[in-house]
Amino acid sequence: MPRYRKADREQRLAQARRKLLDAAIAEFAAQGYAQANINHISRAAGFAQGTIYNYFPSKRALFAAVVGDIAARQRDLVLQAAAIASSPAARLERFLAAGFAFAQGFPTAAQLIAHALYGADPEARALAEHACEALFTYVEREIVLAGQREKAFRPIDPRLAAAAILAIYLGGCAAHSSAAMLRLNPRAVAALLLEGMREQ
Amino acid sequence: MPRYRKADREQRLAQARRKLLDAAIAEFAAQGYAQANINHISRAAGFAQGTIYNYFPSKRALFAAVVGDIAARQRDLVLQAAAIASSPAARLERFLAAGFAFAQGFPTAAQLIAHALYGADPEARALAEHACEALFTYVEREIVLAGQREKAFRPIDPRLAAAAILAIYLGGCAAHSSAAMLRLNPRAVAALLLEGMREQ
Amino acid sequence: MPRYRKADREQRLAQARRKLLDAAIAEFAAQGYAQANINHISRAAGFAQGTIYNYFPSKRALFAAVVGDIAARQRDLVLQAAAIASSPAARLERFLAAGFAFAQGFPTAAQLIAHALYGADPEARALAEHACEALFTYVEREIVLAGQREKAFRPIDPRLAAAAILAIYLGGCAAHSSAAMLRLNPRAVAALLLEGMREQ
Amino acid sequence: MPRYRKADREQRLAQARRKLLDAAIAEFAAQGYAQANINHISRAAGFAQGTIYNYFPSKRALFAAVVGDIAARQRDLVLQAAAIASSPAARLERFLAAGFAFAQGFPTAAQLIAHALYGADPEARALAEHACEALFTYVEREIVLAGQREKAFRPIDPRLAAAAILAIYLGGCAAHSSAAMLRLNPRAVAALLLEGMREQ
DNA sequence: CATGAATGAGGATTCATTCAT
DNA sequence: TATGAATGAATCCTCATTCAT
Repeated sequence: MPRYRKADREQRLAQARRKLLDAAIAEFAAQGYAQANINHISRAAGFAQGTIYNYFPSKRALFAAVVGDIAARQRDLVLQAAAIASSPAARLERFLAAGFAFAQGFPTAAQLIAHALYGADPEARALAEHACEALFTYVEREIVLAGQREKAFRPIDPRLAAAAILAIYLGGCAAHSSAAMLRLNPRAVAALLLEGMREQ
Repeated sequence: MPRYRKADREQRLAQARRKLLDAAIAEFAAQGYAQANINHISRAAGFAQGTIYNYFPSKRALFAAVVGDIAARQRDLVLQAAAIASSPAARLERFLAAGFAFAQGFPTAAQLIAHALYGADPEARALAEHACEALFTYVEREIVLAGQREKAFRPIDPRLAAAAILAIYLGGCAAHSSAAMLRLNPRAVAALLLEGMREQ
Repeated sequence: MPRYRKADREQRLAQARRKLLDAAIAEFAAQGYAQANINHISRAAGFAQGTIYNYFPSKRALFAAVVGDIAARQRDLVLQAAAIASSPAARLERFLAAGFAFAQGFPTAAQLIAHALYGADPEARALAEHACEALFTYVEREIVLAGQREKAFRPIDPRLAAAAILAIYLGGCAAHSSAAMLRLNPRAVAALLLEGMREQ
Repeated sequence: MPRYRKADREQRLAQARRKLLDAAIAEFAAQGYAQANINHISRAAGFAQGTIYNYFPSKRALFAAVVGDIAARQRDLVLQAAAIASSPAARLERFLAAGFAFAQGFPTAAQLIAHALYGADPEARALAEHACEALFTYVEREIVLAGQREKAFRPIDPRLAAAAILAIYLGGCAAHSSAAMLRLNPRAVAALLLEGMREQ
């Protein structure tokens, strides 16, 4: 059997897995974990009912894969976007802009992260928090502490500042993925965080 | 039947309703809407399986009542706490402090609000958002706009500022109700929002 | 509420449980544990699909209850029948006669014991063996050892003799519950065990 | 295609069939018919999932082949062992010894025969009974009737004696294949059947 | 013949809801 | 009003079997 055949097969499998993941993202975002229907997911991906079990051993495992997949995509996107900027203040703005853009571009994905982060499922929360830790660490080190090192920022508690930034980031993501909520302008939010509300 | 009997009866009913609501808060917070078990709730409140249906016509309606109840309690608590302060800046700090204290004092209630706000259930979301609107309006008018009117705050877009404050507020509430997350010091958060991170 | 109402209710529940057990005996005997269908059992007992779960928490538990029920009935019947006889030899005959009669009167029950005893399910086997232990002990003490004490029987290893008697008993039960196999005459079997095959 | 190629091929096929049968014996003995997994069997035999269907048309047919295979092996072994002895009494002892040894040497095989004989599957039972018939006939003719012809045994009903002997044989086999049950000494069992329990 | 992905019927279990008492 | 047994739709998961490669 020639080698390209094997590569073909692996590609088809990867495509099937991708289709299932995408269908699962949509279903989990729309219904939540508990209400999501595995059979619907499998059929929405273009397969028969049981086929999804050839790719994921259980609903839980599928959900974990989905959350991990999304979290990784978001993290990569956001961190890459932020890394381009040279100053901590610019990184903050780009960080927020990339996050809000992700939430607007993949509203279902953003909803899912919010579900996982604030839902009742401890495993889902752990997965989502793990994903957010990378963002938290980045904000703390490459934005807050970096700014303080350059004497551009005041010596505020960096963990607190990072937590506040992340809270706005996540709140903004949730807002952007929901039709009803206010869209936040990343530039204005960054300005607020940098300069504060108080008249000087 | 004499009138005082009727009052008695109404009081008993109100007490029963309260017990059911409290049991429901605990169950919904611990399990999420979909995994929560109505029969467990009824029994946890000290009644038999079906009794809850004498007070709430369906699981949905019970959840709505629970969310509405909690949201109202939180709103009243927070707004009362904030109203005491005389300056907008002080109100901001008290607002955050009362919210974080609520989340710490009633972690299940705070969790439930997060579930409702970020969960998959549109009805629950609507209820929670409605409750948050009151907070949003208060922040916008009595904190941001009031500060701007006094020339204490800069003329930032008040809706954006209110949204950012609320995002930090909600993020902080979620964090305070979860064991794993960072607790935010309301005074420090208020300072950050007022003064910003930038060295002046 | 008057007391007899409660007794009524308990009786109805016991009747329902009995109907479910009987339906389960029939189904398990006919299909084996793994092939038996819980929903069929519930409906065969005159209830809806899920009703059986108000009485037994799982298929396993139902099976255990069924095996325990049958084993106890068989044990009581057989031991009572044997106890009437005054001599060890007579007890042996009555023991076998009662066992074979039980197998003929309740062929499904006898089949079920055989399934449990020789099937692949370790839990079922443990239950059935536990039930057989009472029979084994009885045969060993009240038949073999009693006969040896009276100098009526030879000093054979009593455990071996009891095991052999039980093997014939169980083999006979299985044979009696199956249409295809030879029916054993308990008197003749007892004579064989007492006198042996050898010409003296 | 030259002839020796064909022989090669047939040998390979026979080997594959053998491997599949062996894996099936282990799985069926361990799990029972209904719980056994055909795909596991195929993989345990060193093949891919579907390959087993090139050798056996269905799970049923595989099970039938397995039962037939084992029953034939046991029958041949036992009958050969018994045939060496010259007297009926010696044949009885050798018959039991060979059976118990088979059960100890191939506990999975012995378990499987018990499953088949006492399980819910009529087809399996028929196969197993067919195999036992050969044993039954042998015991009846070459042990019981032969002993009676030689005037060594009493004129007991030969079918009853054979059935009793077979019951002890099968009970002993099941006991030997199960860790929990009493091991029977074939010499002592033979003595019991020949001399009886009664003091003379 | 071998492979293993795909199929989809089947079955244990849960639980919101009803209703007779 | 309170009770709790009964209901049955819904859903996760298994696995014998097929078939394109």
